[in-house]
Amino acid sequence: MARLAERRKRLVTSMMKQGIYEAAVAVLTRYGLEGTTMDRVAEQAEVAKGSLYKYFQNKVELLQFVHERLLEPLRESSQEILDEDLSALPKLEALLRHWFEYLQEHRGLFNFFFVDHAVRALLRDHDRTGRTSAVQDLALIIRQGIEEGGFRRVDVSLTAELLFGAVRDVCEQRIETDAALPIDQLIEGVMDFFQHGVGADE
Amino acid sequence: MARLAERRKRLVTSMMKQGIYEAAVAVLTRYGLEGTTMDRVAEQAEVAKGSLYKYFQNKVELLQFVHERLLEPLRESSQEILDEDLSALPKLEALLRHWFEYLQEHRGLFNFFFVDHAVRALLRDHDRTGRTSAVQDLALIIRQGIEEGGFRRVDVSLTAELLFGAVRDVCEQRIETDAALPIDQLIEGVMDFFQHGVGADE
Amino acid sequence: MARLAERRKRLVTSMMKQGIYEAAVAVLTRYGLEGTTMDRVAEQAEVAKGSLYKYFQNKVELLQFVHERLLEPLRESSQEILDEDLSALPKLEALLRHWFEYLQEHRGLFNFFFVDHAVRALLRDHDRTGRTSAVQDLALIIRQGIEEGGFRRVDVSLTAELLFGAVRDVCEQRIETDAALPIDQLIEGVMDFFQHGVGADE
Amino acid sequence: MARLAERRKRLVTSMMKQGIYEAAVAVLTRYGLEGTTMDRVAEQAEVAKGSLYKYFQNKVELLQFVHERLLEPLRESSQEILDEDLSALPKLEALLRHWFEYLQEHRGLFNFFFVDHAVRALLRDHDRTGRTSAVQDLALIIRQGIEEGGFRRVDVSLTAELLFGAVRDVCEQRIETDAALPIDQLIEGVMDFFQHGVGADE
DNA sequence: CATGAATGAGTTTTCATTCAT
DNA sequence: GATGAATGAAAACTCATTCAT
Repeated sequence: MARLAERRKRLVTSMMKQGIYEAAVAVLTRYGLEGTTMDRVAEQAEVAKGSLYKYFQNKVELLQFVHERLLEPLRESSQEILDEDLSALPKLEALLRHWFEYLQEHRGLFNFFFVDHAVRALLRDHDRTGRTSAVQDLALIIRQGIEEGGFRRVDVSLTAELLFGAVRDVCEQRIETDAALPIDQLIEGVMDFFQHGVGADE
Repeated sequence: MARLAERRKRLVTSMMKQGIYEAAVAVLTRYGLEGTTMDRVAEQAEVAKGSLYKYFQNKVELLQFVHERLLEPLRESSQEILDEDLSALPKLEALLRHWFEYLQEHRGLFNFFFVDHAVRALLRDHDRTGRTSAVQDLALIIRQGIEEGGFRRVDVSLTAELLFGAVRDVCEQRIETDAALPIDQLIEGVMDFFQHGVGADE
Repeated sequence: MARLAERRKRLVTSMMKQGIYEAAVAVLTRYGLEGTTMDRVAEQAEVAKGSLYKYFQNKVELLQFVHERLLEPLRESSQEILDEDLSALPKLEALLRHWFEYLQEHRGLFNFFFVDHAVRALLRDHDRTGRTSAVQDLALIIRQGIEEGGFRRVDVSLTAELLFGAVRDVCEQRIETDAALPIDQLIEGVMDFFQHGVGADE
Repeated sequence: MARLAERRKRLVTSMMKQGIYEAAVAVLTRYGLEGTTMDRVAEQAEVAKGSLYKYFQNKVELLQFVHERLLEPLRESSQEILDEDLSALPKLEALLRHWFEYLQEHRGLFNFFFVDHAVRALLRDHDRTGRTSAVQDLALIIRQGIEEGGFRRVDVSLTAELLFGAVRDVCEQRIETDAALPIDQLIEGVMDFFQHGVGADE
């Protein structure tokens, strides 16, 4: 019986957190980080402000949770791509395409969680931010490419970092300027650069 | 005499602005953008709060000034490098080295003005932000490289953007983690990636 | 049960508003419009400053509320007098008497809401200010008087305006100088002037 | 010699005061009472802010001076009309016409000095405000009318007060609404009301 | 346990007045 | 005497957090 109550309680907690998460995402998307107040989140979640503090100790913790849960699906689907039986190059292309599409969809939030320094400062102590996770994914592919012999023996982590920066930057660019460069073209350009660099080889 | 008074006045104004600039830099470095209040800046500058508003109409204008002044010398010296009579590759290397060194020196502020989305939003209407300026510098070099025949005929602006992102990212990385990778090695890695990409020469 | 909570909540809200209203009235009376700060109102109401903003979006809205609530009863009772089955002259006399007595009671506030230009500017968009409402009441009576044949065919709105001005002025006078002229005598004088003017007719 | 210096000094003082007066009038007209800061007055007067405090102890004193000087010419010309050899009725008409025209010209200031309670509070201790002076002028004419036999034996000061209120009100009305009623028609209406009231001649 | 009213420190900005030069 | 930079109290408004019900 206590079991049952326990289970019910946990279920409620989890549903509440989900509701608050969705509300927070909506508010963040609409008002930006500065405009995201506990009041607005509570109202959007149709929950008393005080209740937010039942589920999250404070605002930072709430944001950390949002951050985590927002990236979870991206991480999972990225993992699936990583696990696919592809050679490095097409795998990378698939990953990039996936990212661009995901960001396209969540453009409102991208800034806060990938780019925004204020958020990063806020979440500093947080384990694996989307960023490090993403860089590691890239590193994995690069390492795979080297092992397969398709890639040169570059410094893996530096290269992953560089690639991530390059990609993030064009994402940013796209979002800030509502730029029109279609995804296909973008990917082609990135892949080309990544593969051959700029040098007019031999 | 009026001349003299005039001159003295301008000198004082400029010194005050400099003092406020330095105070703002200190506060930004220490407390971040969120924590940078006019009160703190005034206190740090050892000036009355009201005086800030004598020299800057409002907070945004003050931040714009800091932004401007911070990047001015970087822009100027970058220009000098661009003007040198070098072929594209060594020119790029010189530019990167210069940037890395400058950022090393001003690490505390770099985040706010290159990375932070809130700041970029704040300064969006500002003419040439550091970013576009930097991207344009890179584009110039790439174009030069193509003309010289050393580079392939890549999409110049996309490539410049990618390169900038890559570089910015490792800077960020360096700053946030106090990473130790020495500048020489970093530059070598970046140049290598930029020139040849990752693909194994076939 | 929800009903009860709802009801209680509304009651509390209404009591808070009333409390804030009274505090605002006290502060306005004591310090004048210029001296009426949200801080003072909060302190007088023995409420946190922030709470004022729970009940009123901003200072203007608070003042509008005070204005409204102050004139509401006057408007209602004026309406009752207008609806009475009296001929124009006694009706006017009754109305004036009512006004004088009401103002006697609320002397401290009268200035801000009838006379003060700054307030009028502040409340300009407000629907029926006390002023236009009053002028319209007078116009109604004058029109009635003309229809009954007791009044000449004067320009109704101009005359209403003139009468209002005349009355307002003596009210002001009474309040500013704590003048002693008893209400009966005042009304007699006003009515006499209004009816016959100054001319030694025929 | 001391004499001469003395005289020169007084002359300068008087010219400075005049300049400040004109600047203050300009600022008041343009920005309203709220927007009239010492900074703006100083700038308009092309005088250092500190200098204002050489000629006027504080802002209130400055405003009192402006008030005084603004009404001086109106008072003087009113006096001339009062002194003319006219019977009461045409004299009153001439006076009203004069007032309307003067106000038309200085409409921007009218509010502050005739209507605005804040100003009146500010200037409360000031001797003869425009208002009392004007009421007294009207009282004089009414008294004259009674003596000439053209007016009934009304309560002089009350009637003067009523008339002033009526007139002031339509002035206000005119200014606030930029109402179009031409002066001639306005005067005719006021004179008619003043002479005969509203009652139908029996 | 949920609620949401209440809190009050903290933010940007203004401006009358002073005082060193 | 003239100047205007410097001052700092005071204003409106916000919002994370608490706690009585």
